[in-house]
Amino acid sequence: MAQDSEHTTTVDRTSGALYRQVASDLREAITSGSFGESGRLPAEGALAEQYGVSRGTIRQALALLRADGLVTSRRGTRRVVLGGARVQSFSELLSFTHWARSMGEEPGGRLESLVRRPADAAEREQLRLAPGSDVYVALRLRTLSGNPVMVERIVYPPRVGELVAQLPPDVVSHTEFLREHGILFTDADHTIDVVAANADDARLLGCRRGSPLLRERRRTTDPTGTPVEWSQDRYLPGTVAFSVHNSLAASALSRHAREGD
Amino acid sequence: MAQDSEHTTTVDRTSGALYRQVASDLREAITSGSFGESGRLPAEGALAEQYGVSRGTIRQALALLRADGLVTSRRGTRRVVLGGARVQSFSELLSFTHWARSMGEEPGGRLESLVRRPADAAEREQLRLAPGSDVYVALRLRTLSGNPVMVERIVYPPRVGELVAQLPPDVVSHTEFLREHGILFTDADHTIDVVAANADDARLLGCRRGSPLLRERRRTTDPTGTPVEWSQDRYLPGTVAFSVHNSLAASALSRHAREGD
DNA sequence: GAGTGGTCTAGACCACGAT
DNA sequence: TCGTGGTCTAGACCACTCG
Repeated sequence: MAQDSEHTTTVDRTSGALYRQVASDLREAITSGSFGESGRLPAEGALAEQYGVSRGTIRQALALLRADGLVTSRRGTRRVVLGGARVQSFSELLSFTHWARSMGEEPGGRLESLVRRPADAAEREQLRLAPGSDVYVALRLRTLSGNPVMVERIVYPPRVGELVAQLPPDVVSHTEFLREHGILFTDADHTIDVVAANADDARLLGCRRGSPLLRERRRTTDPTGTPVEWSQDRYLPGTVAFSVHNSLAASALSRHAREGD
Repeated sequence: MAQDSEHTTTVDRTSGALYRQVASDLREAITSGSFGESGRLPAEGALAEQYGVSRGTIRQALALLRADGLVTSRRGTRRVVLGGARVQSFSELLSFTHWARSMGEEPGGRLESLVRRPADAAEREQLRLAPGSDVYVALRLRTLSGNPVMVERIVYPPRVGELVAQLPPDVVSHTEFLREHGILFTDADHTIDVVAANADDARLLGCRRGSPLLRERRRTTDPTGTPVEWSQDRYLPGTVAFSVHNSLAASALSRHAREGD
């Protein structure tokens, strides 16, 4: 946090919205342990004056920190820093490659198969395709520093699949390649449960058939709401866990009885 | 959605914030299939006029729907209804009892043990307790319509544990009981992974030792940021799954390499 | 170029928590 | 009672999408 002699705080004006810059600055101040032992933040009005912005902008910034579980907020009292802060960008969440690199691991992958075939009923529904549409189905083994970690099955609509089929073999990151070609990922729905390894899983991951895997199913859409992929990732136990923060204000996680696949 | 002859929409003024009422009304309009095939919502300005509120209030309402993954939003175009809508309240998420009832199942539980003992290092850190503090540890079997579904181990700080120890045996919902006694749950961090059943798990759930369970670890805090419980729930596979929605705008889910327990 | 959502401001009043 | 965050308003300008 940059302080000048007037006790106002300046933020880098060259990138993005003001409230994001303020949020970023506050995030740093929080994680670097400012705000002392009590962890009480200044009042919104004080922050507004300090940053030279309106209270509304400060509130937008604080809403971001709130969503990340960094601070509390309730009427009547100052905001308080929460422990257990966790930070991860959207792209790290969706892209195995980004995620691995952010941990300092070397991501790898091997495309086992990529086929074009008619979509079945479930695929048509998930990807909102018309009857008779084709899909591309990719099966990939993912590795961290050479060790098998995850098997991913991704179903693409034709528009996206055609790009994936042209994907050069040396490109590691699916996601980035697609983004560069105009396929945008903006929203994702995830479902997490446990499943038994099938023959393919066992062969690729080097585990026994029937042994448990952590499964993440994900449907990703672009800004218009059009599905761009439907994926099913199966992780070896002990390699990965998923974390969620939620609060009374905004809850994104849900628990539900398991239905059919 | 209630319409009068002036084409304005009225909402119930008797409960809660205006923007929540608008959000609730829009949520209903969306799920009941208004907005036609295209799924395009009216412009913010039009909604503001329709509801007789300012655009800011409409934006607050839409932010809620956005967080739930019900609608998209981007500059330049109307908002669009997303498929795959999922709704669950915070209390349903934290309380096994509420969750079960919302599905039409009959929740049950059996307290296996409740002990007070000195906290170990991990417990002190999770609950932010001073050295030498005690904790209460509850072990419970949870059932749906009589069938074992989940084993929960909850560690409480003394203040909360003393209440739990007084909990009448006929009270089904932990969470509600605590809320009525002034213990508020407002923020929660969840971690989801797979673990092998130990001897206790196997005995209570009726599965084999070493068989896989879906584990949810959760730390819940009150509005001041003080931890009020640290729980570890283990579900039989096939009984439950966890869902998360996230978007470029606000992401609460994270994936991380598994660390020590 | 017209329409849209994104951002920002300045001010107001209220509900709640602490003292 | 006083300070706090929660809510709401009215208006402004901008960045982006689309025909």
